Amino acid sequence: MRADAQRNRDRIVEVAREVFREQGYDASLDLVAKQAGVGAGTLYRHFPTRDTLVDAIMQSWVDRVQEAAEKSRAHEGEDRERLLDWFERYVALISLHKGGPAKITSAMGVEGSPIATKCQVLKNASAEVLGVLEERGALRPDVDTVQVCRLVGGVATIADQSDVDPAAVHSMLEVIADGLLVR
Amino acid sequence: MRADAQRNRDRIVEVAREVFREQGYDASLDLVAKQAGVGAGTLYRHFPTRDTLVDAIMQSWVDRVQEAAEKSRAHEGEDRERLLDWFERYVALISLHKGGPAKITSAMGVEGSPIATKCQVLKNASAEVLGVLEERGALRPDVDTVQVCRLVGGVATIADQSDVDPAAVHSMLEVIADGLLVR
DNA sequence: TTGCTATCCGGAGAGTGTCTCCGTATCGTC
DNA sequence: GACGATACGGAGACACTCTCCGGATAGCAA
Repeated sequence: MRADAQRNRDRIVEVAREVFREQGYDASLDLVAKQAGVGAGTLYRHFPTRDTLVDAIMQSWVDRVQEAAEKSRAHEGEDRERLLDWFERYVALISLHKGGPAKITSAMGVEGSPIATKCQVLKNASAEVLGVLEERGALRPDVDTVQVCRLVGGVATIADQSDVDPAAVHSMLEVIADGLLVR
Repeated sequence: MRADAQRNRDRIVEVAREVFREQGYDASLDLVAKQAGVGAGTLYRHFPTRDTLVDAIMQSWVDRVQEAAEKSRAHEGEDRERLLDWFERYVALISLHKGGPAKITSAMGVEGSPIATKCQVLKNASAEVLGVLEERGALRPDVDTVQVCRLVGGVATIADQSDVDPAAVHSMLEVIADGLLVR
C-alpha cells in the first residue's frame, strides 16, 4: 500500500472511532470522510461497507477482551461471583459504542460476517472463563458458549437501546447466571 | 374526522401492515403512501412518525396478547413448563414483524414512548402469568416483571436479528426460567 | 534530478428515503 | 347551491449512501 493511502486509511479509522463513539454506528460515513479530510470515494475504497470500517476500529479492542477474560479467570471468590464478574466485563466490552451490543450479538454464530473475527475473540474469551467453571463442576452440563454470549448480549442490547439502570442490568445478569449454574 | 380522511387512514394502516410484514419496520414510508394511493403528505399528517403508524398497526395484536396470556395461565403442568409456555408465546408475539422485538423491548419501561400502550399490554399480560407462579411460591422473591420482559425480549431481539435456531431460543429461555424459579 | 506509470484521491452526482409546505380539491352543513 | 373547514397530494428541500472518473501523486528506474 502506498504511503499516502496508508495515512488516509489510518486517519479515517481514527476519526470514525471518535464519531462512532459520539453518534453510534449509524453515523453518516460522509461526515466521517469530511472530518477525516478525505473524499467519500476514498473512504469507500478503503472500507466498502460500514462493517469493514467497524471491524478496523475494533482492532485495539481485541486486546482489552483478552485482558478482561484473564482477570475474570483469576477472579477470587465463589463461582457465581466469578461468572457475574465476567458477564459485567462482557457487557462493558460490547457496549463501548452505541449500537455495539446489537451488532456484535447479531453476528454471533453467523459465519461470513464482516465482524466474525471479533465475535470469535469474544467467544474464545467466554469459553475460557466458562471452561474454568466447568472443570469445577459448577456449570450445568448442556451449556453452550454461543448461547451464553447471546443471552448476555441480549441483555446488553436492550440496555443499550433504552437506558436501563446498571443495577437492573446486574440483576438480569444474575438471573442468567443462576440459570446456568448447577443448583 | 371527515369520511375521506378516515378512509385514507384505514387504507394506510392496512397497506403498512402488509409492507412491514414483508420488508420489516424499516420499509420506505413513501412506498407505503404510494401503495395506499395517497400522497406522502397525507401519510405524514395521519402519522407524524413511523412509530405512530406502527402503533396503529398493532391494535389488533393486543387482543392476541390477552388471549395468549389467558392460555398460559390456564396451562396444565409444572411451574417451569407454564413459565416456558408463556416465554415462547411472548417471543412469538413480539416477533410477528421483523424488528419488532428490538422496538418493543427497547421501549419497555420507557415512559412517553409512542408504543408505550403496547408495552403496557405486554407487561400486564406477563404480570398476570408471573402472578400465578408467585402465588404458588414458585418464583424467587425479587422478580420484577419489566426485567423479565427485557430478558425474554433480549433473547427475541437476538433471534430476530440473526437467524437463531428455534431450539436454541428455547434453550436460552430455559436458562432464564431456571434463573427465575426458586430452586 | 527527471520522467513515467501504477496507484490513489476527491467530489460531483445518481439513487433513495424522510418530511414539509401550500395551492387545490372535497366534504359536510346551512 | 354556496361556502367555510378540512383534507389531499406531490413538488421539493434536505440528508445519506455509494459510484465513477478526471486529475494528482508516490515511488521507482535511469
